[in-house]
Amino acid sequence: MSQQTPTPIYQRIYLLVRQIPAGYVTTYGQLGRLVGCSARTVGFALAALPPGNDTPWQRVINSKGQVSTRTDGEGNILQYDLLVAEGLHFDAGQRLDLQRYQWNFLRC
DNA sequence: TTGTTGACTCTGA
DNA sequence: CTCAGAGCCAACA
Repeated sequence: MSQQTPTPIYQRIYLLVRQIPAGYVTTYGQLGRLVGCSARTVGFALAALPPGNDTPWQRVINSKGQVSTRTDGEGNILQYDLLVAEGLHFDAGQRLDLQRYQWNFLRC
């Protein structure tokens, strides 16, 4: 029988991102390990997210606690604004405190 | 089928 | 602390 993907890796990532509550964030590497893939795959998955979806992609940042620069352009500025609107606090250099805002999926 | 690209992460200096 | 290079996996042509 043909090999069919049990669950599209992208779909897996989207489901995890949706489990992130407002006011918290996560990193690409964290999601990548949870889905069993590398961080790049996560970033690529979010990049492939269609507009108008209900996935809080803005809550996904890099391990540096900073918003990643997107090839689209001002996307990073929008993400910064959305996070601030959710009550997150950025320090100098537009960096977030991952030790304080990083969401733990195991915590549930 | 292979090769290139991409919103990353890690290690070393 | 910052900067640079290498590794990584999945999707697209």
